[in-house]
Amino acid sequence: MTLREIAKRANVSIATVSRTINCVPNLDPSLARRVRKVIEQVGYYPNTHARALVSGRSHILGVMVSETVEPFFPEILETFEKLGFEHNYEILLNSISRDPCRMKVAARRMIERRVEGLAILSFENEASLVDVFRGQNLPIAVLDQEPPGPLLKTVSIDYKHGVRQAVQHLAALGHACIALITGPARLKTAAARTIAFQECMKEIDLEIPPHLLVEGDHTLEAGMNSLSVLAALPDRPSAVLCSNDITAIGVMRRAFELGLNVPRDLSVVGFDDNQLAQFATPPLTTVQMSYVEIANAAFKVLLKSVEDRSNESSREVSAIQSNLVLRRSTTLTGRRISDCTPQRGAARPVCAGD
Amino acid sequence: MTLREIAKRANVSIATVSRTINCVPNLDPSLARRVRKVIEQVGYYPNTHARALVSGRSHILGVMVSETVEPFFPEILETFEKLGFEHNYEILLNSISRDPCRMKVAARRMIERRVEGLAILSFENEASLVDVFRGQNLPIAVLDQEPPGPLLKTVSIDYKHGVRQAVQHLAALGHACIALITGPARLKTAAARTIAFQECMKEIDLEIPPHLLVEGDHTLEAGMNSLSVLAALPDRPSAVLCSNDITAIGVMRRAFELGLNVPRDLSVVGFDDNQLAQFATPPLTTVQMSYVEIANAAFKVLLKSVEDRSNESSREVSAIQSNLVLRRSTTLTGRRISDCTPQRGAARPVCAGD
DNA sequence: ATGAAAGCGCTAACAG
DNA sequence: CTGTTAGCGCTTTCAT
Repeated sequence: MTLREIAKRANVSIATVSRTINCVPNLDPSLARRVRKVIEQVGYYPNTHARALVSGRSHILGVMVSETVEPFFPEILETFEKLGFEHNYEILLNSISRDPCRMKVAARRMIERRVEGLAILSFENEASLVDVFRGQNLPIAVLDQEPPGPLLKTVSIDYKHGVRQAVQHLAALGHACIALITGPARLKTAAARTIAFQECMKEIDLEIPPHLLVEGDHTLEAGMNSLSVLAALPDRPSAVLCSNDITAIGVMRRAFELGLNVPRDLSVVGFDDNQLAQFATPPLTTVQMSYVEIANAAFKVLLKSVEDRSNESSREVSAIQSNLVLRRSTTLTGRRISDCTPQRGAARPVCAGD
Repeated sequence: MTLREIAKRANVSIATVSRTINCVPNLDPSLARRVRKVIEQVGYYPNTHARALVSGRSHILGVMVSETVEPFFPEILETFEKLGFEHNYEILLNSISRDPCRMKVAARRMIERRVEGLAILSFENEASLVDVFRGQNLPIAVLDQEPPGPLLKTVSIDYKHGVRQAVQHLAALGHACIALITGPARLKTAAARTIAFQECMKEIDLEIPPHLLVEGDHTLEAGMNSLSVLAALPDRPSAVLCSNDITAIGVMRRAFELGLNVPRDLSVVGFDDNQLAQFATPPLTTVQMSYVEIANAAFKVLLKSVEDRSNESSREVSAIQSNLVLRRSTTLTGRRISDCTPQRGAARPVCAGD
């Protein structure tokens, strides 16, 4: 069933049918009605490929998601799908793989489908991926990265906002000896969290002895092992901030095994607020980073870039906040502050500027 | 950059370029090499829309996922994406919504993109959705549903296999008084689980007093509330099978609140084996249904239907097994069997045929 | 306001 | 083995 066929049956030209479908103004209403009736009757669906071919617009947006953000796949995808639906775009999805060859093919396929824009949702450095799309004149949206060109937009995340809340929350509960279990160093996001932690501790004049900063890798095992070493310390911390929720769950599990009660003997704070957090025992206090918001921002920035091709020069940056969500894995420390590390000064409830 | 342009630069006809791209045999290797070099140099990407238009094949598969299967979104999607990639198909995703109007639009858009096949991944009855695609001559794959036509393929799930393992596992641990918290009745999958439970209990001659069969709705709250009523019973069950993992987590949470130790005082078995199960405390014994396998089967059956348009008459049915995965939420009952319900006979370790 | 006609970039006869 | 050509289904001038 084609335009031509509809035109024949409605006894008009194919141009008229096309105009009817595209709701072009200045159409004889009676003709339009006739056409619409035929379309309805015969169950005609315009061919997107033909439209894309002649109009040069595919109405497709590409999304590449790295494994790093895997736990948030659903949120991200649903957001893109929903927004795409609302704005009449189709979403083409691809996972970012470590295999450069596979990546090349994936990129090639996106280009062949003539995606009009691309969101790269990853916390690693995907410069090589971005490179593949060079010369395609494609708007791209990425996470946490300086925008080097007019076609590269960034969604940046304010880790410090949530980390500050976490640190000050713990400090207010009497914790002075706060450990951090980091994520793998190659992740931009993990590095940023560590720095935010250090800065926020400094803001309230709390020290971080080097051995309280232990490197993890965002796995359950890392959380468990890290707690083992922390628990064995002479100046065992009374609170632990973890670079993600899985790590925090690992900490809680090992704490349980060690006979440590969370939160009574140890306060634990996670990061991400993934689904596990609320179902953990006890439910995990964690720094939430809304992936829905991130995906939202990425889509918006991308859409804008796609639609206003004129406005290409504006260096769009969209910022997302992180926030502490309080649950049951933190409480007042049982120990006096002085039991722990010598203080350089009293904790001030300050919120120094960034 | 188009075929024509490449042809001009390589000083050959566009047909030769097309043949090179499509790896048609019987091509002068030197010409082919020349063409490939130009393509490489200028960074040419064939236009999928033009190809689809002329070939009549879009190489796109549609997937519709209902909220019901939401926790397994990632598995399902990754599987489809991976298989699609391997077989050179693009995946177009849509969530199934309760809004019929939105659904119409979603279906329309899939048809307009000329998807070559459609997988409907839902445990509810999506007959109305299937109807929209009637007359499109589209191969469709669905879950747990009788195939009414040659274009409708089914992936069916053997719930009983895993439920039997669960029931007999509990029986072997000395539990005779086993409760079931069901899911919402409108879900085909929940109903099937309930029936499987009843049949498997009967197989080993165990009774299910009506009050031990409590209706839930697959939420945490349902699990918590259901346990409250079960715990208040004079003949409180020593084991509970839940229609999904969230419910089981709810049961464990309420058990904890009630001072009941899982598994010592109460054995709990879930269903699904979603990510929560392994991270629960204690890690949850559950009947696993691999959504990866389901998605795999759905894709395969769909692909086959798409590729062999000849073989349309075969009523393809693909069956997936469920299986018990043992973790730490079940153990020997502390109570004697006779403390509970009067037995009609000794439990036989039988595995009666279906 | 409507129609005729020229392509969009590609594949697949068909001819040579 | 290669080139020429006729469309695939649609949008969009350009006439009318």
